Amino acid sequence: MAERISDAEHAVMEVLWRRAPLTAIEVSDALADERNWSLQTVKTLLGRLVAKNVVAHEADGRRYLYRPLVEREDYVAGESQRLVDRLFGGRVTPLVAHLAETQQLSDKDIAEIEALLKALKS
Amino acid sequence: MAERISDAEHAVMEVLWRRAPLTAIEVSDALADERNWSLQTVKTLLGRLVAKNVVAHEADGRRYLYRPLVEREDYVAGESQRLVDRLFGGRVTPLVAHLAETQQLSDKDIAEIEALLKALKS
DNA sequence: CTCGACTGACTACAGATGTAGTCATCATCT
DNA sequence: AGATGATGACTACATCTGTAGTCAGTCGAG
Repeated sequence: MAERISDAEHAVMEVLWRRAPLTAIEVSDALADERNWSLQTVKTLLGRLVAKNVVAHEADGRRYLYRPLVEREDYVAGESQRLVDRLFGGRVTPLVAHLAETQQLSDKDIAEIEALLKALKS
Repeated sequence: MAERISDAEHAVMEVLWRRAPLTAIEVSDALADERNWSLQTVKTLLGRLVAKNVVAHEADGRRYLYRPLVEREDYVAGESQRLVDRLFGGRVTPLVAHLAETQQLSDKDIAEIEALLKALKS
């Protein structure tokens, strides 16, 4: 049932995750710098997200307030999983290895991750 | 210039990355279990990949041999970067943190990553 | 009450994507 | 030489995506 969220839709979701509920206008304003969309475009995207059941819209007088129905956490988890599955055979270690090699990790980054791992090793 | 590769196209690329050059038929056969595509479908996807300049086709008698023009490494790097940018503000550390928490990393996994990081810390 | 502003609903449309059929051509078997 | 099979080229078509215009209803100002 977890409908796929397109790129443009994702931008809208990010706004709602940051602050919700919002009206269509508010969402549009929040996107003003990033994307150069007309209000109509934002409304269409909101409509599609509602149709996909990932955003709820409740009437507030004569306009709607939109709020996300899925947690950002869940979305991020899903997308990350997709990547890991598609490109790394479902294994996280190769991904981390890849990132470690490709990206310039500062010593601070490395220390941070090491600390994190240590914490996991209960 | 790096045209975007769709999901279905990616499946074809994986085959070519594993072994190349291949004919359309061979690619189709290699995909037989995973996806249930007709030969025509595979040919269309190959055609699109050629159009996108990520696959080369050279004549071999009266059929074509297809070979990838982009390295898997580069594709993986690009896609990973996209994810990191879209979901983690371009920072790798939060992604690793997320993965570490979400996935069940075995002690062996953790040890592996730790070793990797240690190697990086010149 | 009437008119305009605000807002959602509906419609549009080009390009991408997933999936596949049909046509033309060349090689080969008989 | 004609029939048959293999193979790429071209065409098709529904759906999804990105982007946006137009219509219609309602609330507030005059």
